[in-house]
Amino acid sequence: MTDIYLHNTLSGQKERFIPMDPDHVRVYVCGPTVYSYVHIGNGRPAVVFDTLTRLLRSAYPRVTYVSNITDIDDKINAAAAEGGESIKDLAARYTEAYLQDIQTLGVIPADVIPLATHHIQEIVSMINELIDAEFAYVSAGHVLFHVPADPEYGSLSKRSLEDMVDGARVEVADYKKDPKDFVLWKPSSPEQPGWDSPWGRGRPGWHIECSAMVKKHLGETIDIHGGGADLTFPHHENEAAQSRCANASKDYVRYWLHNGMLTLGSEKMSKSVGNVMTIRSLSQKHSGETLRYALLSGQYRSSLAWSEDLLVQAKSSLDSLYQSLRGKDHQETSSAYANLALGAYPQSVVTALKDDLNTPRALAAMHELGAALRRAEDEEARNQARSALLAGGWLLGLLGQSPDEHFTAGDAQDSLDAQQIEALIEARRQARADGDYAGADRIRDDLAEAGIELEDSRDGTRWRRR
RNA sequence: GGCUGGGUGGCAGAGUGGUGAUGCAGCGGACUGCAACUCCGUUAACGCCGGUUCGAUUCCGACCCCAGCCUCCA
Repeated sequence: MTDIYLHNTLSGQKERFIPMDPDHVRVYVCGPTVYSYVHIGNGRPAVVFDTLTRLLRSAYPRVTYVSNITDIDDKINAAAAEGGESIKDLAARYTEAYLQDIQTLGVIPADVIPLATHHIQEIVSMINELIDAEFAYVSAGHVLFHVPADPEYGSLSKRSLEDMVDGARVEVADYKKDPKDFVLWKPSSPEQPGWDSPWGRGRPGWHIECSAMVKKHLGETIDIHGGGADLTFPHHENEAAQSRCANASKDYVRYWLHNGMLTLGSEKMSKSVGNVMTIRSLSQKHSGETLRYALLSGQYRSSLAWSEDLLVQAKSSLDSLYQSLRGKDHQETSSAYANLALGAYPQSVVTALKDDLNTPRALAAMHELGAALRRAEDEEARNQARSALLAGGWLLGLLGQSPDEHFTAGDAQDSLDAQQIEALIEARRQARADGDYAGADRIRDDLAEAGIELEDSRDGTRWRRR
């Protein structure tokens, strides 16, 4: 028995994770709507659930991880109209960009990355089932889910139907039987994207795509469903209602997991507020690994204050791990430790992750492993400690570069290439040998000016870019 | 207003009924020609007020403050 504990939004508590089928764990995570470049807040669930998947894969023989992309949405339509681009092209372009961006963050692609527009048939048939079972009705070209028909509605987001009426910001439309009813299908005008359906040409509402794609790719009941905390209501509440009512199975999702929001300033990072930082722009200045470290530096359910200082600290912390690994003839990366059994990973890191994915504690464990490596007395102890650190790095999706790559990899903007640097180091060595310390220091200062720091040791001088 | 979650050292961020993580930064020392790297040591915290307790940052209650959701949102 693997004792992984996860906080389940449904119960509001940490629960022991017991998969429905221990031979096959099923995970679904909500991806973004692709109408522009995604921001780092969108990267958080990608990184968090990637880390969870790494843990699950080492604990269970088979894990199917599905993460969708919403490529049909009115915001996409609007963005396309504004840019004079076809909706299809725009969505395809930003889908591709999103996949690149999360790869930058060290995310292993999900097993299945379904697109809403590829599942119209499944969506239509699920809506039909809901109509047949009288949970949904047709009205003025729309199909609506009738919220009061589902006695369990509100169980996920913990709100009563009365609360929602009080909130009173639900869209009231005269074609709705109840103000809380939400759209499963809506009519499209000729210039809007649409598909033929029993209710005329139209397009799906937001929530139904996930219900349909989960069912198609994972089945009627799944183990884990993840996503941002801001999706709990209404998206996941509605999705759960649809699936519960359309499927024969009573259980839709056994464990609902929600990651907290990133904040920028004192406010949630959000496109509608306008305070976003795209992964694309951040990765101009910071490595994807630094961004990932920063994302993992907070426990996933807490909100995390994004700032330049956070990134500076993440970079320094990451450098310290890589510094531990540095050494001649040691260019192994964490990928050498991919997909091992759980017992093969350092237990301090595993224990932290098994406790509701406590990544800050896991990182603390990594630093302890790093310190142990730096202090190791002999070659055997060093090799053992190095392996432990790299293995832990795999679980967290870190240390995927060799130490030398990490410290010396440059780009076209750098004023000096490795060859020039090595030549200057040799000149400095000569100067020091000649007792010309002023000359030697001048070279070191010049290099520092160019962003190159030297580290002397008995084995010679090595260098790193700042 | 309702429903969640939270307030820990300069910063980030774990955790615990009594020995007070971890990282970044700081300080002292070792190493070094001097530095950097590294090592050793070290400063410093638990929103506020009550209660329970031999003892609370950790449990209970009130209060203050913050964030999220209640509309599109990761």
